[in-house]
Amino acid sequence: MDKPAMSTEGPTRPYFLERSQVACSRCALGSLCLPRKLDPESTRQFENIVNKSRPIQPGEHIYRAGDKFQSIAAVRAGCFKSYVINKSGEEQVLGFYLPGEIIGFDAIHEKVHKANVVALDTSSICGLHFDSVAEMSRQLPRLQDELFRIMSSQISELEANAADLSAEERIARLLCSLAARFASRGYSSSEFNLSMSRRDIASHLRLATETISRVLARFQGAGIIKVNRKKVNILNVDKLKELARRDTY
Amino acid sequence: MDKPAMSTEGPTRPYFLERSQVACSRCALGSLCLPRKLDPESTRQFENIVNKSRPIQPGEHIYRAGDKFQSIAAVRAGCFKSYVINKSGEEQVLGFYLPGEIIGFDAIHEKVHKANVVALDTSSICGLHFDSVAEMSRQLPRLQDELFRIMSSQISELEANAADLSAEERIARLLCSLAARFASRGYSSSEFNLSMSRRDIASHLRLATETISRVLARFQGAGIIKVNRKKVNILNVDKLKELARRDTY
DNA sequence: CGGCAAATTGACTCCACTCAAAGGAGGTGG
DNA sequence: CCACCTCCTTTGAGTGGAGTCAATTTGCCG
Repeated sequence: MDKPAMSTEGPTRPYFLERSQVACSRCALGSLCLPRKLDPESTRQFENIVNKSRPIQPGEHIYRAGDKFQSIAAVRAGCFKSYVINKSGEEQVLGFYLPGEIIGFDAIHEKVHKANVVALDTSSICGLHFDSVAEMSRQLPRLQDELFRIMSSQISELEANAADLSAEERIARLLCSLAARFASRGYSSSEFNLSMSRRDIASHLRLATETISRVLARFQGAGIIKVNRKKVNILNVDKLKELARRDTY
Repeated sequence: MDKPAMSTEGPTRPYFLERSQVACSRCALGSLCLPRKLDPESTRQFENIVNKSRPIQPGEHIYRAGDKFQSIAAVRAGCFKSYVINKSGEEQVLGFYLPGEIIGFDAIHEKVHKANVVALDTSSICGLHFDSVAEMSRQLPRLQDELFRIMSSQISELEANAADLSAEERIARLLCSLAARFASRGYSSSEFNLSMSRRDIASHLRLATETISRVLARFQGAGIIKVNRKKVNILNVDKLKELARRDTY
């Protein structure tokens, strides 16, 4: 596979600011994030349990495997990856997280983080003490629904990724997934930046770094995308979707 | 990969009996199933929303991809597999479910089942109307905890299965997983039956059927297991765990 | 400018897949 | 009760897609 990787170490500064005036109601992610279904009054209530972080630098970790689990995190800006280190010392990337997505649901059951989570860009998060969220969700059915909904979609997504796909299919899928996620966040779905390295992509998709390069080159040769380093242009979405499709019925 | 597979079709009989006297409190799965953390009074309350099924025959489906989602199912006895059909018409097995395990969490978010779920042995289930469970869990914090816990562990498990493993590692892992799950159900962890076919195992592990045969033969040759058709004996657990291990830290 | 990591490209290898065939095991009907 | 059929499993032989190894190019940052 590949050798270990970057990991800005060193003593950690606290991430969270003094209880500042978060305002989910005025957050650009309103329609994507956890409180999206809440009415204004419930949203105000919800804001009381949200901890806004300072900016987090690329390479800075917000969770380490083994850390005690207390909070889930909503990405407010930037991009994160989660990963574990396997017995050969290699990094295995589990997933990427964009603004509005929630990190940490895999840690609830053992009350311990199993994965490391690191910023890939300058980012920020909202920390949510899980017990408080759970408790509040007992009073706010729509919040509870949302929690179940998000966890369910993570399960469903992970199941879909378990499929046995070729390198081209997997890469096409990732590009489609990112395009769709950027689109729903109001960004261009046809031109975007890959915050993650080729190695990260490779590890996430269970491929070799070289294979990512080669397949992206092949896609470019076929006129499906244009790629230059981190910048990706999708020239032929239909073709890309075609390559990524796995109809199930 | 492999050609499609068995699938007892035909008109479906209803699965659930007239509201019968379920008694979670006296169920052998008490300590494994959803209500395991509830006190006696709450358990009684919980029993009111449980629908016990008639026996379900091997090959009989309890969910079909596309079905409207209303209920999750707790396996009471037997064994199930969930699967989808991909664009090549091949079956992709997503998972196996043993008694006490809960099926259907991947369907909450879209309110539609994405996977087919079929009995591999003569089995039975308890149907749980999801909205009722969710509502009740707002009154019973321990039930809500349990729901979050189970979903979280499914996420965590799926993430672990995303790792890039060799055929031997994957098969060793599955055997270890089954052994552990049988053990926690009070069965022997060193001798058990594989309810699923080699093809099912292959599909689940993203391997060819022949590879399953070959690796099992290799494990047997190495004195790690003894396998005869569906019957598996684990002779050297430590070696098997060694093969399966993926330390993460 | 120099040093280094990321990305790309090429040559070769190998693990798991495919194709093919032969044994079981279980079920059905005469 | 046996013949027959079908599906599952096993085993062998050969192939191929992605990995490995290695060298080069590119971009970035001090």
